[in-house]
Amino acid sequence: MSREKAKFEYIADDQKRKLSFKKRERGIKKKAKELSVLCGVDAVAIAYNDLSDPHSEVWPDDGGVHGFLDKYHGMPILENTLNEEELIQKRLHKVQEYLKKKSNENFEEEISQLMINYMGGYADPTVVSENALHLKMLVEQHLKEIDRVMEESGKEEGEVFVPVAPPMSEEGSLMNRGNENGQTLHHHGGMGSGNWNSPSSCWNDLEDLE
Amino acid sequence: MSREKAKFEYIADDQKRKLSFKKRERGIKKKAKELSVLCGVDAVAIAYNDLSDPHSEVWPDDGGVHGFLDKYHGMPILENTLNEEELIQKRLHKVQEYLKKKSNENFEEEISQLMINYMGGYADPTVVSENALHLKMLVEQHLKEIDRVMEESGKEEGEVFVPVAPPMSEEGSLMNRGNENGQTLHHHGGMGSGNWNSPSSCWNDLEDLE
DNA sequence: TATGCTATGCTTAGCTT
DNA sequence: CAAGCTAAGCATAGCAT
Repeated sequence: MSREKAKFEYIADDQKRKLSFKKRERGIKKKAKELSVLCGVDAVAIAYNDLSDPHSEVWPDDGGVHGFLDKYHGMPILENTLNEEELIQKRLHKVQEYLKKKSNENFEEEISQLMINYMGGYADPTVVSENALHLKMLVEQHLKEIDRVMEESGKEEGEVFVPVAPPMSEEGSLMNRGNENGQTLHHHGGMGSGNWNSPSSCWNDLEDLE
Repeated sequence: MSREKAKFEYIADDQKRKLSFKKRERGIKKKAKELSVLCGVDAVAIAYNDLSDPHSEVWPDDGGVHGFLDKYHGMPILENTLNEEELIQKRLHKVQEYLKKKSNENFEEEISQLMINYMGGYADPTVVSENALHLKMLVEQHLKEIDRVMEESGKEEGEVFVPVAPPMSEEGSLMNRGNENGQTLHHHGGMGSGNWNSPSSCWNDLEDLE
């Protein structure tokens, strides 16, 4: 939208489309949150992308689908279990953030300093520096391993999920189902395949929008 | 948004709120449509308002909720949700196991070896050992910090929610459920009946947005 | 690839008609 | 009330890092 007006059509370029989705995802998320808060409505927005990325459901607030199901579907999902799940997700998310941050931070310096303190006088600066670098790598591998373990366990077999059934009742609703442009979204068979098991990537990232 | 910055809070004035809803409805509708077209995704947005108006579901395109329900409805929600939770727990458990294991393992030796390799000849064994010990502690603190972060975030207050169970298939999704402001949305009874089968009422009003 | 920046165009609150 | 207008504030495509 900056330089030109950009046509209203499918973005063929994979990278651009992905980026656009990401930005717009954030945007619509914010819009949905605003709508619900400002107008006092219950809202849900769901989008299934055909991109390689797993999925990216987002909802402005923590409410999520639970209340939705509860209210409109009459499905008493185990509240506690779900609450627990959310907390876990939040926790996971924080850890991932921490790992990411740490692996790019002052770890090397931290170690260098420690080494200098302990190697004291007779340590060759070059050696200390090299050492610090290697130790940093070691630690990073360590952190990556943690990340890998998380990822891996998350990928294990594939669950499927249920999008929620839209409610009824007298309220209003906003919906959209794209794809009328003939793009063939590959909804593999009936589903089932989805990697909706590791939503960690998109959940709990609303703070910044509020 | 014109004169002032408008607070991000429930609009008490009925008329204003209604007008705002209307405008924003159109806006989010457009956003949803753009998202689906530009990024080639299947999307749904639903909002139930507590306003007097019946309802006002809208979706940019004709697909509407129908296909959505068709595709994703009827799924074993509970089961999947729980599976989801299980997977997350499993992941967390693995990470914790890893952390625990690592902090009691051969980390010290690993580091000692690395140091010996790099400090080579002129390194005083005692110094190397001490250094290794301290570095080990540094790393352990690091790991503990991760653990602490996990614990802490787990305790964080609380919303309660259920994230929903995301659908299936390889697409992404956007969701939002407002109403955390304590507004009481009157969802009459359970629903069940949902008129999601006849979306005709709200479809076909996108021309202007396209 | 992710992040941050910026210019441009889009959205929308408050008014007016 | 609905429709249209305007300007302040936002969202975001294209770049740069």
